[in-house]
Amino acid sequence: MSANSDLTVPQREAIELIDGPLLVIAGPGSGKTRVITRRIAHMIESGIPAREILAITFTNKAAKEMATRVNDLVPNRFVWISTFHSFCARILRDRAEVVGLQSNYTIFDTTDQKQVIRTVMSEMDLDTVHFPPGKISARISQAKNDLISAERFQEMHNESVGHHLQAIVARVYPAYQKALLNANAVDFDDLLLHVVNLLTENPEIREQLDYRFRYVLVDEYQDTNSAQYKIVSALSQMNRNLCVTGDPDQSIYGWRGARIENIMRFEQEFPETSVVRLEQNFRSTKRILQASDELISNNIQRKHKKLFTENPEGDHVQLLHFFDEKQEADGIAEKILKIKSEEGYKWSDFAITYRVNALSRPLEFALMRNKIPYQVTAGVAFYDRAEVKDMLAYLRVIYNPKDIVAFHRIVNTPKRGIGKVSARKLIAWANRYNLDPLDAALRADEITTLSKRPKILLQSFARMMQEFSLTDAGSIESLLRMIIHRTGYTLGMNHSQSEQDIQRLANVEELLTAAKQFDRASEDDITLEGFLETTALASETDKIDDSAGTVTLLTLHASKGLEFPAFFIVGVEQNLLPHERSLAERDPKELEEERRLLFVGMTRAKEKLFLTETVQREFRGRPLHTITSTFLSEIEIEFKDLTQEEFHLPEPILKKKSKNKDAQKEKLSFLPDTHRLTTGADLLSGRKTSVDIPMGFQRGMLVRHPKYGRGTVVDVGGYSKHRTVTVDFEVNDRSETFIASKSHLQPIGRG
DNA sequence: CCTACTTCTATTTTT
DNA sequence: TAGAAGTAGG
Repeated sequence: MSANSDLTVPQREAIELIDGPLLVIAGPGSGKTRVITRRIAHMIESGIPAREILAITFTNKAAKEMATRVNDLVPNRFVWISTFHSFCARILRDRAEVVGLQSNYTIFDTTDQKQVIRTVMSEMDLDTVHFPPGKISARISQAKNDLISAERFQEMHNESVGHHLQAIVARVYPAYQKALLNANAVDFDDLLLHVVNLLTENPEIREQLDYRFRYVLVDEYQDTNSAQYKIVSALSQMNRNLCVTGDPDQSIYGWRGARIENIMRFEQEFPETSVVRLEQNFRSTKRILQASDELISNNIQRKHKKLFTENPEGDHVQLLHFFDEKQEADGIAEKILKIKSEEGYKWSDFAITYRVNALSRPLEFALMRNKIPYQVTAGVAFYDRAEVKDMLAYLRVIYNPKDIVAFHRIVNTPKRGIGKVSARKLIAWANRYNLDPLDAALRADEITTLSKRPKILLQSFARMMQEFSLTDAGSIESLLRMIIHRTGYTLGMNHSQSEQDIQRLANVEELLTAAKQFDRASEDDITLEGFLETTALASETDKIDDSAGTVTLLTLHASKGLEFPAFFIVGVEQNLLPHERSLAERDPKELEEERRLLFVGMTRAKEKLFLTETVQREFRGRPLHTITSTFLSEIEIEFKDLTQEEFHLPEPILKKKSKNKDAQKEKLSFLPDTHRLTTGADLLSGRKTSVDIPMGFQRGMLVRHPKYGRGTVVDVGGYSKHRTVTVDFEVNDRSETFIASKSHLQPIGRG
């Protein structure tokens, strides 16, 4: 391959220094991903066997992108590129017994976790009202991130008796761990923690893996927590070919246990390390970069870095000053329209970001009113939706019969007359004789505490479950279909008119599609393990779709790693950015993280960057007077007072005061003509294309349905992907409600 | 078992 | 304000 002549000197260094530890401090927009992928390619070309290389990222998206790009450079070599969590999941499968698990363990998500904690707490007679399971599980997770075991935690808090939160946590934590082990399950944190224990307590295993992965790369190293640090370091003892890339100035997950010190201390941990700084920015204009640099210079805890760019000067960074959030939203919408028409920008060139999700609402309404297509990254994650979780719970029980959370979920879903009391009696009995729930259910007639009817019901449930097997079904999809059919799961929903049921049915459909795609992708190696692992570790942020042709709305956190030609940061105000919680803590470190968050945001912008603030903003229902953000005094920014500006709304939609539902719905019908949506199936397959959904339905519109023929739209409800359309058909006065995105309705004119 | 009412709380969320 | 989660009552 030709020399890396298209690269800068430091970039070349970062690619070519393969042996020994290497720290790459990569500023925003410095071509980091490019460097990492080229580096891997270069390693392979220099004769390093691909299987000795391990590359770790934080998100599925990043892993997938890296894998694709490496494959483009050096096709068909197997380099292990994955997230921390799926790497650990894999390692753990092979050595589960070492930590007391079986290899068919299941991964509990946060909902499952809370469920376990709730049960554990009620067994211990602890008050779940005053001590919400969510809070407890957050504390436990925090402890785990810091490598504090249940026993350690107990020792640390054995003085704080009584009913302090810590004392409660100290009691719940060990019981929770025991329950997990009992269910042959792990939570997200355990995935890492078990591997840490595996490596620190078993020198031979550590050596074996250290030897196997002679070259280790870790991306976004500033976001590693203590557990991840331990894992990485354990794999780099004998073979100290560890390359970490990251930027301390972009560490914004401290609240989740990320330890910025990991990257700050890297040079001390590996004294022989080389350090490369990628300081040239290829993304932003000079003015954007300069303002960002000014801001971040106010942080004390950081590694010095001199950002520069050869890009043009560009426009001034602007601070748009509005009266309130409503005017702000309209002003932004108008700005987008103006830039688009005057300077030829595309919808997808724009992003609007904010500190908290709650700020997205007025923005969404303004975009709707102005018929600007947009995508928002919020809402219930696909794999969190009840129907999807139900279906997956069946698979989980089949795969791991000890999965008690999944068992509880399905034992009476759909309703089959097995109430809470019967289930609890069953589990108590099963525990006494050390049986799996289903085996116990099979022998229900031996359970003396149960009366006749529950005995029969439990037995027939257990027998039904025995019928389900992947081998017989042949594929995940047909196994799921079998379950749906045999349990009658969708019976109630099939002919229902209610929006909710239609949505639920659509969710089931979507899961089937996801399963089908998994089956296809796995060819002859379809396993429940694979499917369950993918679904457990899939995340909703993977779905940000840059090819959607829409404006993107997202939190500042979610914007990390992305870039947009025109970028808005909304609500740069004291108590919002910096967030009030960071100020209340009085910890300068917290403030610095907020500053880094703004820095991350600002450096997403390629050409145009706008920050906004208001005079007053509605907060929890009350309009609140705004205070200028301390960060604004730290940067040079052009101030635009728009408080007197009137933004003409395209249509006077809300003339009548809208307390009634109809008016609300009317408001929602001003949606972009088409809206693109990423489905659960896309999410799973990592497919980038998304489905085109006709969204422009309005009351009175004439439509055609392939099955029911011509009809008139009589109602529309919901919005975005939940949008529904009710149609009165001409034949036999039939009326049906559809999910806009799922229906095959075609507009054929105005009524 | 479902629903309607009350009460409480309120970031960010790579997995 | 709005959403969740818990409680009472049918």
